[in-house]
Amino acid sequence: MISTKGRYGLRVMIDLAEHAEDGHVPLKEIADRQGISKKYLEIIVKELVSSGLISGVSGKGGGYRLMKAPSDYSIGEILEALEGPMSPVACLYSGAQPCDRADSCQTLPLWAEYDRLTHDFFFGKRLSDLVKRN
Amino acid sequence: MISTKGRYGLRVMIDLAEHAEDGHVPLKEIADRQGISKKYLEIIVKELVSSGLISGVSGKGGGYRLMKAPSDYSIGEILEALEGPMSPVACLYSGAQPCDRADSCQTLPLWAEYDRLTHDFFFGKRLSDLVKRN
DNA sequence: AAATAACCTATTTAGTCAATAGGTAAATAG
DNA sequence: CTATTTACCTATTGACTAAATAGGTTATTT
Repeated sequence: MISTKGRYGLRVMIDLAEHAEDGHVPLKEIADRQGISKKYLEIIVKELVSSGLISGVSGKGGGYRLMKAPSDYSIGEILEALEGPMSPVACLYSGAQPCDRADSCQTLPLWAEYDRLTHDFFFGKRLSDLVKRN
Repeated sequence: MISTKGRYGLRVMIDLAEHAEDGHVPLKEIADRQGISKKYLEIIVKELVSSGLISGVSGKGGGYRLMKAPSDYSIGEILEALEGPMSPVACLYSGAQPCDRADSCQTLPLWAEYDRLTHDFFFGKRLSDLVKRN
C-alpha cells in the first residue's frame, strides 16, 4: 500500500518536471496546483532534498527544481526515498534479521517473486513516462 | 505490505493442505508446527471460516479442514479474505468514493497498472503451488 | 529594511497491527 | 452423564504509524 507521502511526492516530482523551464518553483505554487496542504508538502519535499533528488533555494526567486532530466529518474527511486524499501514482507527487507525458518519456509519464494515483480515494475518506469511535456 | 495476518493465514492453509488426509486438524497442532501463538491464530482462522474458505468442527476429534482441493484455491482469494482488497492506493478500492481529480490524475494509470499486475500475480498462483505433497 | 521562501522542531489525532486474556458453546469418549 | 477436547466469542492492551497542523528561524533577493 502506497501512502500519501509517496503519492504526493510523486506528484510533486511530476509538477517539477512539467515546470522545469520556469527555473525554481516555489512550494506554494505546487501546493496550489496540486490541491495539497503546503505544510504537509514541506515534510515530503524535505526528504526529497535530503535524498538528493531535488534541490531547494531559499529567498525571493527561490524554490525547488529537479537535479537531472525526468527520464533519468525511476519511479522506484522516488518512492523508496519517501517510503523506504518496498518489500511485501519484513523478512525481505535488506537490513532485516534473517528468519530462522527461512530455509524451510514455503511462502518465502512467493514473496520473493512478488518482490522482484514490484521492484522491476517501479524501477523500470521513468518519471518522464508520467509527464505530458517531457 | 502483507501483514502477519495474511502471511500466517496462508501458512495455515498450506498446513491444512498438507494434512488433508488426516481429516480435521486441531488448531493446536497447526500452531505447534508453525510456531505461531494459537490464540492469535484463532482470530485468523475465524475469518477463514466466515469467508467460507475452510470449515471448523468443535469437540473431540474436531478441527479444521479445507473445503476444496488445494488447486482450487488462488493465493489471491486467501489473502483478500484476510487483508481485504489489495489495492496499492485508496482511490482504486472497489467501494471507494471517486476522487475528483481522477480524470486529470497523472499517477492513477500507474497505480492501476500496478494493481492489475498484483492482482494477476496473486490470483494466478494456486495454493497447490506452495504445497509439497499436492 | 522588507518581502519571499526554504528550513526546522515539535505536537496532535486517529487509526491499525499484533497479540493477549478469559470465558462460552459444541461434540465426543468413557 | 460427566469429563475432556476443541472451536468459538468478546474485549482489551500496548506499541506504532499515518497524516497532518502549528509556530518559529534562516537564507536570499529587491
